Formats: sequence, structure tokens, C-alpha cells
Amino acid sequence: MESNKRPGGRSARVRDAVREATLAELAEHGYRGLTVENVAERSGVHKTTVYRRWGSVAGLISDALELAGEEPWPIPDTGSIEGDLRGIVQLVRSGFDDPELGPVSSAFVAAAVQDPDAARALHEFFMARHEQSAEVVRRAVARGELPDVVDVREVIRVAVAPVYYRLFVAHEPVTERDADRAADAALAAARAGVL
Amino acid sequence: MESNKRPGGRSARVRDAVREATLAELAEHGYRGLTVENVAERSGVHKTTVYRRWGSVAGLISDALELAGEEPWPIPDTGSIEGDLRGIVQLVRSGFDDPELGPVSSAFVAAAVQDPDAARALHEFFMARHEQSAEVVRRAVARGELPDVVDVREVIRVAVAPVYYRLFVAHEPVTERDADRAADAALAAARAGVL
DNA sequence: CTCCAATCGCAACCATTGTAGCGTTAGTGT
DNA sequence: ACACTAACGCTACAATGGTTGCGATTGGAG
Repeated sequence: MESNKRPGGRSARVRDAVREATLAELAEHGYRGLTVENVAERSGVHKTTVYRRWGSVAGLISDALELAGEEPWPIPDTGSIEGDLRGIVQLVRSGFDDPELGPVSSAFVAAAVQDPDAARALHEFFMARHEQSAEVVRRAVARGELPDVVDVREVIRVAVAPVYYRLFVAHEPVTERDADRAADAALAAARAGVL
Repeated sequence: MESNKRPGGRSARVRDAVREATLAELAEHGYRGLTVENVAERSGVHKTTVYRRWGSVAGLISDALELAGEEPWPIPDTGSIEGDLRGIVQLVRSGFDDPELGPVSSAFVAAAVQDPDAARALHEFFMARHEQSAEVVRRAVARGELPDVVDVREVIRVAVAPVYYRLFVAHEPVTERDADRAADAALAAARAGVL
């Protein structure tokens, strides 16, 4: 999708229009309501063109996901690992709570459990996220707050996992307290040396 | 679905045939390949009947899920909370690894992120699972291995969450070691008194 | 400026999914 | 045993999703 032979001009305009329409449709109707025809209609691009370049709704999602993965997100720096970890988990929680971002983010997860391409794209997305977020753990190790044998990415995974588990597996509500507790649990495990 | 006015005879046969066909189709083709027409074909029940009684693929899934939720699963009893927790998480992991059960279980998760009815059914399923699994934590508290203020269900959630997170969110492989580590992390957090 | 290939728009089409009307079958109460 | 009606099967059809072939447009290289 990146090595286009004709990156300038009309192709670029079409691509942007479709991407924008995809995100707008996702925000409004979620993943279930995302259809190639609606995106084509909204973007002003013919449906045949969308099918040719993106193939299906999963292709649209994957493309939008790559785009979303490029922009970094604000890693907290509160001075303590406890505050940083809590900040990250709260950021995840509030992201899904947001009426604008929530449906889009949820749509990514929903698409990935169904389509291999979307799954790959989401995998890459989360690998980048883990890598960025792990910085707070590295800082903590440097400050001597955590043993230096800790698996920095695993701390992040264990910290955010309960939030995702509640949202997408058990389908339970997630309170701010739940988020803090998940962060604290990961921290306790890291301090105990099991991560 | 339970308060049928004619629970005996043909209706029951139809219901069982459809349920069985649904599970078989799920095992073979996963959630993506599950279609009302295929289930109708396989079960020998006409497709209009399936549409009438189950409405859609999500209805089929919800029904199969209620069925699956009724049969209990083997909670380990190794004598120590460490062994029990590890056993539970490994059970989860190996369940999704199993070529027979894996696709069916995954299909439940996939359906629930898309359909509200399936989400409700899966929610009930997991509430029951948590309740059953929490028994190992209660035993540990009784043995004095854990503080008695611990949230027994939360320990289970935190223990299994990383496995589900890897499988359905980050789309990373899950090794046996990953599973043990997740159990150990939850245990460390519980011992530290944050759960 | 001119030409050429890549890309897009368009209409027509096929396949699949889901619905409606209606006659038939088979549990269930008497 | 008999009648009554819920539930099912069947055909036909509407709607949606996705494909194909071809002509028109447009960037970009020389």
C-alpha cells in the first residue's frame, strides 16, 4: 500500500478520502455498520475502486490501522513507576470510553479477531505500543525502582491486559479503580521478580 | 428459548440438530465460515426455520454458548494456590490451542465483540467461570496462603487476562511459560495485597 | 508538449443473504 | 381417537455484497 507507483495526485486524493470516510463511518456505526458501499458513497469514490484497492472492509481497517499506528501517543512521566503505569492504563481505559475514539478502537479489535490481515496490522500496532510504553519501565529500572532483570514489555502487557479482558472478553464494565488496580498488580508482580 | 410451548418431540429434535451442526461448522470453518445456510444444510433443517428460531449467526452462537456454559470444567486441586492458578491458566491456554475446541472458543469471542446478544451470553459464561475458578483462591485463603481481604474473582481475572490479551488483542503467540508467568504475576499481586 | 500506462468511473452482472406467503406436518389436550 | 394449532418445509422473491469488462481520465516520463 506504501510503494505506490503513482503516489501523487488523484490516487492520493482518493486514498485520503477513503481513509477519512472509513474513520467517520467507524465512529458513527462501529465495525458492524462498516460497509464498502457506505465508505464509497461517503468518500465520493466509486465502490469498484474501493474494492480494487482495499479488497474488503478488512482492508479498509488495516489501512486505517497502519495510519493510526504511526502517530505516537503521550507516555506519562510522573516521576514514579506507579504513577506512570497507572497513567498508561487509564489512558487505555479512557480511550475506549471516549465516544469519538472508543468505537474506532473497538472496531480495530473486532476486525482483527475475524480477519488475518487486520490481525497482522493490529499486532504490529501493539508491538509498537508496547515498545513505546515500556519506556516508563526502563526509567523505573534506571531509578532503581525495579530489578533490572524485569521484562519491560511484559510489565506493560500484564498491566493493560485486565482492561482489555474486561472489555472484549468478559464484557464487564471497567471502572477507574479497576484500571488502577490492574496497574498496581503488574507493578507488584514486577517488584516480586516474576516478570 | 427455554420456555417453549412445545418442548417435546420435533422441536427438540430440530433444536439439537441445529446446535450440533453449529458446533461442527464452527470447529471446521471457524466463525468466519459460519453461515445460516450451511448450518441448515448440515442439520437437515430448512433455512427459513433456522432464521425464524435463531434469527442470525449470532443467535446460533448465543444458543451454543448457553449450552457450553452449563457443563462445569475441571478446577484443579494441587494443594497449593500456585499450582492451582497455574493449572487454570494452562487450561485456558491449552483450550485455545486444541484443534477441536480452539476454533469454537475463539468463535465465541469473535461473535461477542460484534453482537450484543452474543456479548451478553459470553458475559454470563465468564461470570460463571470466574465464580467456579475462584474456588481455588478461597481454598488458599482458608489455608492461610493469601490474605482474607483478597477479591477472589479478581485474582482469576488478572491471572487469565494476559492469555486472552495475547490471543485476541495483541495477536501474539502464547507459550506455556507465558501462561505460568501470568498466573505467578496474579499470585504475587494477591500476596502483596493489591487485589 | 505528447504519449503511455496506471488508475478510476460506470453499468451490467452473478452470488449470497435474508424475508414473505402459504400449505403441510406433527405434538398436545380432550 | 380426534381435532386444534404451534412449528416446520417449500417456493419465490427482495436486498445486499461483490465481480467483471470496458471505456474515460489523469499523472508523469521523455
